[in-house]
Amino acid sequence: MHQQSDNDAAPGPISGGARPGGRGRGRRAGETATRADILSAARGSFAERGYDRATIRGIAGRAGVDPALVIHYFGSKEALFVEALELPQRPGDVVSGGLAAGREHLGATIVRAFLETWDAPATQAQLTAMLRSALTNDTAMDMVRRLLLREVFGPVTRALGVPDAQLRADLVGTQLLGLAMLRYVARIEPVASAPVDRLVRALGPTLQRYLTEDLAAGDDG
Amino acid sequence: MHQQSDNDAAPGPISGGARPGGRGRGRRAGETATRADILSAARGSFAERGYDRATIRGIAGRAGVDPALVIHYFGSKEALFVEALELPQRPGDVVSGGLAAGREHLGATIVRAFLETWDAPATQAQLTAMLRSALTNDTAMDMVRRLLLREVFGPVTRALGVPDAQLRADLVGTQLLGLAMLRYVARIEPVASAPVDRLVRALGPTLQRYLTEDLAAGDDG
DNA sequence: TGATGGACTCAACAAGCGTTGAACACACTG
DNA sequence: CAGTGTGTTCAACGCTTGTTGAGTCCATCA
Repeated sequence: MHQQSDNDAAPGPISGGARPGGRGRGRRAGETATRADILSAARGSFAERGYDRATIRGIAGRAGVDPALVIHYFGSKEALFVEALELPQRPGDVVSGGLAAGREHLGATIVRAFLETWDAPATQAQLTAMLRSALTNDTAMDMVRRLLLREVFGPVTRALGVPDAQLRADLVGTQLLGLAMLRYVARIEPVASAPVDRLVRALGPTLQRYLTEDLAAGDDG
Repeated sequence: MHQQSDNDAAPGPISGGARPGGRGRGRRAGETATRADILSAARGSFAERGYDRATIRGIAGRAGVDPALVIHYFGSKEALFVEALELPQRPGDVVSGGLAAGREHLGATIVRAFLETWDAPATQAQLTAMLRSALTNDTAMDMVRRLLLREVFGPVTRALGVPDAQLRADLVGTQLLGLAMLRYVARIEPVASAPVDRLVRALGPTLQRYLTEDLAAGDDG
């Protein structure tokens, strides 16, 4: 259940990284699975219920642990939330990869990368938690903003030479965000279960147009 | 501030519509503005903070009233939420009107109607409240689902003769939902301040394609 | 063995929540 | 005038929340 050994990332309990008293004499900082269990339980709770409705007690119960231990390890609910939602994905991959693959398939490549990233269960839990919490929690909203900026807006505006790159990036953001909401959070059919290929064919040209084609040529109503 | 006289809709305090004891002898059911003030304050609070973070005490304070009075009028927080978010708009207008305007301008017409509905401040508060609460509150999520069904999915699937009408409706839903999230809730620039005409030209062709063109013809990545 | 200190639990705190029931204020009827 | 019912407030209840501090358990090391 615990993803991998986090020997350099996890500072152990609240006291922090470098042990102050030399190599202490007591019990070794036992490589317990508990901390990772709590993180996993937190991701599940935040994804299912959002930040406000997820409780420390609920997370602790899910991990089979006392609520106080959660605070002991992470300091506060907010800090737990931040740590639980740290993304394993390197930034810029989705869109940057798409840009490198050639401009004529840019839209389709972005949609495919986006969907394949989200369809992985571990990532899906983190991003669902982020989205579900974003609308009532400022920290989560900032996370989404930064994620969009890093993953979509930044690479797009950097790569495109056009002057209205920011609006184009925003348009891509609306389409991808709406897709994520319906498919992963609200789980509305048939888009929730549609195969990736079908969505790539449906949404790819949309993003392609937002990024590379003329946006002023639409017909008016 | 109070929109209009609600002589037939407002049943007065909690006892309900028809007075049991004939035309009662006591104080007349004074046409107080308070009830409408509370509703307005509730819409504001729900829109800004979402269902969970909005409190009865906060709404009462905003309306200059005791918290108990809120419960006295509406019975519970949940019931207040439901009543505060009842939409004044007749159902089916947005998409049905677009369908009636001719199929070749369908996409642009829908986007325009959608934006003009939301840009009205009163409606915007209600829909923002609904969206902001939808991800953590089941009632709000049902509202959004029913609204999408009534306003988008239903008319579209009824009007289009194509077999994959449901997926097409979903795709329209993703684009409009994402647009609403970025423009009205997250308020990300430049899409938050873009003029309606510009968005109509940018998004109209997308919806047009989702509704009437061939979706299998997209290029693959 | 005995000391150490980290893993972990227990019981409780203070704050905030939705909600309640009794009460006061007042406009109206008879 | 007395009586009545509505508008409104007050003070409190019961509950849940995040968080705290003291304390227990036990693997490790001198």
